[in-house]
Amino acid sequence: MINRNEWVPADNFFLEQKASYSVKSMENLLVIAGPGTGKTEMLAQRANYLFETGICKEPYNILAISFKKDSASNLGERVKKRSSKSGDYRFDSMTYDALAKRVLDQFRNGLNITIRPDGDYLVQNETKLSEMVKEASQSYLLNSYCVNKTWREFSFLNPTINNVQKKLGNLMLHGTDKLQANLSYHGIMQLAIKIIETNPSIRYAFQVAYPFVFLDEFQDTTDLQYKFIKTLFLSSPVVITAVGDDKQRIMDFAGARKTIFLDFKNDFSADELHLSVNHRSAPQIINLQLSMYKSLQEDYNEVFYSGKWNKNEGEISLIQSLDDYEEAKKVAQDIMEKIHQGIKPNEIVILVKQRAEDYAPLIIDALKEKGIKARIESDYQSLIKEPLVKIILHSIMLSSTTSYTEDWQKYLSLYMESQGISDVEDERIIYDAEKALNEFLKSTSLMLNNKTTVKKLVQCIIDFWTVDFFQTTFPEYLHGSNLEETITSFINLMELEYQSGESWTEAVKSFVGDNSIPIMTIHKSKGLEFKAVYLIALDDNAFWSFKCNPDATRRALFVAISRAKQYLTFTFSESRFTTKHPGRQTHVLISEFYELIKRFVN
DNA sequence: GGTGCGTTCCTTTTT
DNA sequence: GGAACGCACC
Repeated sequence: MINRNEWVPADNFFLEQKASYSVKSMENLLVIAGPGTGKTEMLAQRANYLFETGICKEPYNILAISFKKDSASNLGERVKKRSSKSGDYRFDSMTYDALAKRVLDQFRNGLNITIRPDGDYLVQNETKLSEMVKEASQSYLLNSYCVNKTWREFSFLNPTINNVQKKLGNLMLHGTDKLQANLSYHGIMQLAIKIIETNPSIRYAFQVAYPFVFLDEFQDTTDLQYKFIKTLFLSSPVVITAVGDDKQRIMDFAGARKTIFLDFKNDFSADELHLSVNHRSAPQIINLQLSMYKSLQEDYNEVFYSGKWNKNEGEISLIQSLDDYEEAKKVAQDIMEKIHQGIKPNEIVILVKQRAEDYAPLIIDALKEKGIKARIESDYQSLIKEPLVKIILHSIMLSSTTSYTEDWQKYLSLYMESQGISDVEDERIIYDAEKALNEFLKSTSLMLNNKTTVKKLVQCIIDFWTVDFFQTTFPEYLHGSNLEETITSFINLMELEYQSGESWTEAVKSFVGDNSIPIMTIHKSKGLEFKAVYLIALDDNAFWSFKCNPDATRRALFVAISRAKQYLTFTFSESRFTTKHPGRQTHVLISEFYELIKRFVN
């Protein structure tokens, strides 16, 4: 155990003074972490500090709550990397919904019998929820919009006001002979809140188990999530570190609570503190960000450049064109030059405000002519995250190598789990499992060398692991046609990669995106960083929301520009081809944005 | 089946 | 702001 005065950041990481203060704070804190200020690192170092100094000693834990599975596992990984004693950390990193579900599943009996759901409820099965709404309203005349709205807005917390809602509530909790109980994510969190509200001992148990809580991307917290946090931890000794940036609050439309920072400071008597070293962007890009502060109503403007940049580094440009065809050509040319300078395709991003599929085709074609791959990233990302796909990709990669890597270890322990032999110490059983797995990989390897089809290969891998294994380990594959759909869309996309690639290893690398330029919406790029950012269509059509919600739209622009490390390119085209009108629509460059960038454009 | 008018959506995650 | 859809009317 280290004395708290002698603790130094893990891996000799440099922490700015205020980051260091946040790491060691014993009070509730709101850490405003602007783009690139290293919030994940700060939280990981804080976890290290609390563990290493014994401030958070056994059996106490740290709870980190994120919105997305991605962020939750990234933070968990970073903490693991920063902790010296591997394995000896008590860091629970999970999403809001995972936490709520855990509360509900573990303490379901703490609910009054009238609102206690069946144990085997489905999680937001939308088709079946729609059937429930129809059943409850005894009408098949509702349109799908009304049906969706009804179950989405149903609340277990507010008293039911009419018979249809009463009936729907009961259907969700208990189902019928034909329909299984079925709760929305919203509903699960409401029931979790009810459990904590009505059972002080459960609330107390959480507070004791987790004396330290981290809240990630705090600016996006919804009313319900905040209520959940308050129910669990308000007026308790638990020390909460909330990290976020109001300038990057771009989820208002999805219900992010606008006053969250103020509310947290008041409710939890939290101090506010700003991280001010931007480790990501070159000075010129940071200067552009700073020039937006006034319009973002940000008073605090102390931002320091990272020492790795010279003062003049960072390039901002505007590509203007007469039509979108010319624009695509110019963008492709510019990207090709960047690639020739040695920038890798996956260090470049093409951003659009909304509807990537409307803007992508011309640019994809123009890049293709130059031999550069680009793709709408979300089509692939949802698939890459599927556990089934991960296992298939691992099977292919491990068949092509013979080294006993960390990946192989993970693959092996998953296999042992699938055989129901996860916690054995008998060396022989482990040896047998290794042998079986190696034989399987050998046979797969033979298939790969014999130029098998993707379909046959996938079938073979699934047969080995068995459908039953996938369905028991990952319950999302149990219902509907999730498993079938995942397999089909994987085969389709993977076939494209295999046809154009030279080897299976290359095809897998391409599939996970190592060789192509991602195209995505600004919202999807939140939290990511790229060496070069191309923001397509700085016009009043793409940014139509500027007229009805200028603040949120300014923040979206801010998120977009703050993804860039070194190169930032905007495009504007006077006309764009639309499917319906063979004539061309003219568009106007948003003048406020143009005024903002023109001082920085070379 | 064309047209004209009104309405809705666009930007998202979660076991 | 405009694409896409449903609906009434011819």
